[in-house]
Amino acid sequence: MEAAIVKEPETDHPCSENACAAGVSGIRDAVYVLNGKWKLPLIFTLTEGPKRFKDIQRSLGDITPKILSKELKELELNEFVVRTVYSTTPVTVIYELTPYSKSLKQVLHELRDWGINHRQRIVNSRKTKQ
Amino acid sequence: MEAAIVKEPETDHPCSENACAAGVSGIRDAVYVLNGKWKLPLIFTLTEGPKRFKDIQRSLGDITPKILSKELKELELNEFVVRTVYSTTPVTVIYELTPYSKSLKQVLHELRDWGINHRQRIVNSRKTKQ
DNA sequence: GATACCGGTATCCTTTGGGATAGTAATATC
DNA sequence: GATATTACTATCCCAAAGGATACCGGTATC
Repeated sequence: MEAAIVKEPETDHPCSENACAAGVSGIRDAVYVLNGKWKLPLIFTLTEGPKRFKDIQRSLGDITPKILSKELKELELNEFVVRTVYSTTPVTVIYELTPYSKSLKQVLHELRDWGINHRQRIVNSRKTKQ
Repeated sequence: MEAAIVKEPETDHPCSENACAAGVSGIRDAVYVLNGKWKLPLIFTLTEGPKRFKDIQRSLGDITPKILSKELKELELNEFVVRTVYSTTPVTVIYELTPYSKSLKQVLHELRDWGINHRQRIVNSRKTKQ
């Protein structure tokens, strides 16, 4: 993982509709920072409040520590998450969302609802098929 | 790509908060079907109306035909996209969104806005750093 | 006859994502 | 003294994602 936080701006693709390119690259930019299997679930679970490493691991179900560690570092780099160490014994490490990542609230909300609904749709369609 | 359209339901992780697990797996389910670099941009570009293979390729900027073909097939399987062949000479192939995929409208809308905003934020922060 | 367009395939390759497993120091608990 | 917990890191490995390049048949255009 390099220090690069955003990829370079898209080469402007010639596009007949003006709004088109802007819309597509908006989506692409979002997908670029929120890529992978874990970032959105991870951010979502932190919307419930600050959590410790192990707690996050439990919330997410089956993420390995290596992956979780990597994801958290990327989210720190991109200023979604802040990591704080408390000198208790043993040390306590707290991860919490930055104010900026609150801007993802609507996205997460919509995505969660859609996901829940989508699963239900599949379950129903399986039932009617039998 | 097998016929599997959804992964099996999450093993229920024991989770103190009730809403927690549901929220996280909602997100995970959504991410599971919308994974990768291209699916969301692809669906988004089709919200502008039905398009031909080459047109989609142009809208997306730099996707190779192999990848585009694969993504379209997956979206067909998951009932987001319908492919129609017209017997013109040469044949015309039209891809368009299903009514179901219209349910992604809010998600796409939020994500696009967020992405546009996020890029602007980065650009600004680069300026102030110089 | 050469070139270009359309809707893809085929082949090859590199990168990454992500999982499995083990181990670490420091402390607390039985 | 053995075991558990926390917050990780290290090592190894595999599969999937995705890109580069070339090519195909059919048609239209120059």
